[in-house]
Amino acid sequence: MDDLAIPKRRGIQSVEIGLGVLAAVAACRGPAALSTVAQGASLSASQAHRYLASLIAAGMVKQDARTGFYDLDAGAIRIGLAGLARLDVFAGADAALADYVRETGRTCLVAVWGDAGATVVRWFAGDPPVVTSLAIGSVLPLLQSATGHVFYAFGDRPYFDLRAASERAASATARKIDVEALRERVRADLCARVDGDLIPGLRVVSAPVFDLQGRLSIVVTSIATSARERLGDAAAEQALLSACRKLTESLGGRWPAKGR
Amino acid sequence: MDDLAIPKRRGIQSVEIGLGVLAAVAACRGPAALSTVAQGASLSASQAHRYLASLIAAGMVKQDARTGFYDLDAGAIRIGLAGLARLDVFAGADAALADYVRETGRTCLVAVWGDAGATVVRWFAGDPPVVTSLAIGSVLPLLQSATGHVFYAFGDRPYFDLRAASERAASATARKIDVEALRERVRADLCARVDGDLIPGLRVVSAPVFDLQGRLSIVVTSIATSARERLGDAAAEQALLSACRKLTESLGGRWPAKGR
DNA sequence: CAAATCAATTGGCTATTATGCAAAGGTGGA
DNA sequence: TCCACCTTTGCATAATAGCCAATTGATTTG
Repeated sequence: MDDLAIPKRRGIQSVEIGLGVLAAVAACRGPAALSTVAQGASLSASQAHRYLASLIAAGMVKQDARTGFYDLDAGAIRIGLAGLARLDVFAGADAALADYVRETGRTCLVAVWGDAGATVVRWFAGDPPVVTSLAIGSVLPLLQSATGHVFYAFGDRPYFDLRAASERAASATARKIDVEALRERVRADLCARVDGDLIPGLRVVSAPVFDLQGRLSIVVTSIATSARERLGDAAAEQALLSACRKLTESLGGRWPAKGR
Repeated sequence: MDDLAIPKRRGIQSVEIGLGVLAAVAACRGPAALSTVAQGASLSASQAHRYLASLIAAGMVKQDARTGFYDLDAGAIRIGLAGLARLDVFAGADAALADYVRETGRTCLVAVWGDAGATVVRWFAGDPPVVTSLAIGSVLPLLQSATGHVFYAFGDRPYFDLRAASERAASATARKIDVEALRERVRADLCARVDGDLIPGLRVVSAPVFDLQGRLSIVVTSIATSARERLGDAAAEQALLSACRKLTESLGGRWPAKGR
């Protein structure tokens, strides 16, 4: 064990290495072999194995009995959700969206941006419950979902252009999209609409919530089924924008002027 | 440092302690003082301080410069979102139910709620294969199948009451069912049983799997033929409940207390 | 069918590191 | 200003993580 740098507060280095291993597991797309994790954490296989044994014991990582591959376990999710719940946005969003659903009868969901993409972290079931394959933890595409469009339009330009490029490389449908026009339109409307593109028969509107630094914080998406809802699409969209605006303002953020 | 002489896989104990500290931080409502965290992790203040220093260095925890209080940082959320994005009920269900079938020899199936009703989406053939008209894509009735009963008992009340009403309108048999008692019984038992109601000669048990918002996610149903199985009905029911509980927990959800 | 190859896991010795105590450094209250 | 409490830091010592090599296990090749 060597120490090269001293300018640090004294800690427990095993913990830092262990969290490095955890991060290496998280950085893999899915279940990963020991050697992959070891390489990702810059450790020998035997070392990584010891660390993984403890991560498993702590419930942060699990190992598939059949393949021997390692992957994140529920403990990691618990910690992450606990962290999310402390963001001010969520305290406000839970209340505001419960109201929105009660008034409009529409199902809505909250997504945040994670390494994997736009990740659904909350789901508020509307009156006629929406039937979809979407659930908490689902990752939505950047260019083929209203939620993704909002992230793209209001997110950090260079980063999201990169992500968009890789999605375009993988999908012929995504290649047909004029991302520049998309960006302009969403920024002008302060919301994104998608009609049955991702999931046939569902009409969807997404709107942004900004934090007090003016950066995109969460994206709220409202889903309409083909059945009649209490409010028409236009009214529901206005209600959604109004809810997101109030949320933004309650966080100390400024709501952008419409039509820019 | 003491070892309790438990034959455990050798790991890095500092990592386990460190994750205990992280869990202690997560367990606090919000920002917490060193002494609070130390107590939560059963450590001395100086020990906890060392561990927290490393958690901070790893970006999992942050310390408010003014108050000195500790709280979860973005790294925790990052890892959690990575875990969330990998949540896949079906992947987990496939593994858990393959085990269940191997142990009990019983055929089982997985159903989700679709527009048409409870829809079979997975089928695991048991040792004496069950001969029935059921197949993937089959839709099960709400009031005349164990699977349907679980959806009714744990699903969204107003919506399923509507569906139940229309089924009662169409079926004389369904009209005879006391849905209120049904709901209570299923919720108390955490499972539903049906003996030969839908398909004569088949004994069936269904149990719910919940997602991390506590909502019904999928329903797993185990089918016993009249032939002897390796396990008796009671044991198989316990095994099914246990499998569903594990599945629920692997999704980050909490299993309801029995007998409510 | 046997041998070989590769990855995952485990055992043992040594130097490094975590531990526990106690004292120093800060902060807020009386 | 002094006191009290909580947090942070030094230091000696014993426990622990690191490294290397051996074992196990699974999969492929001759």
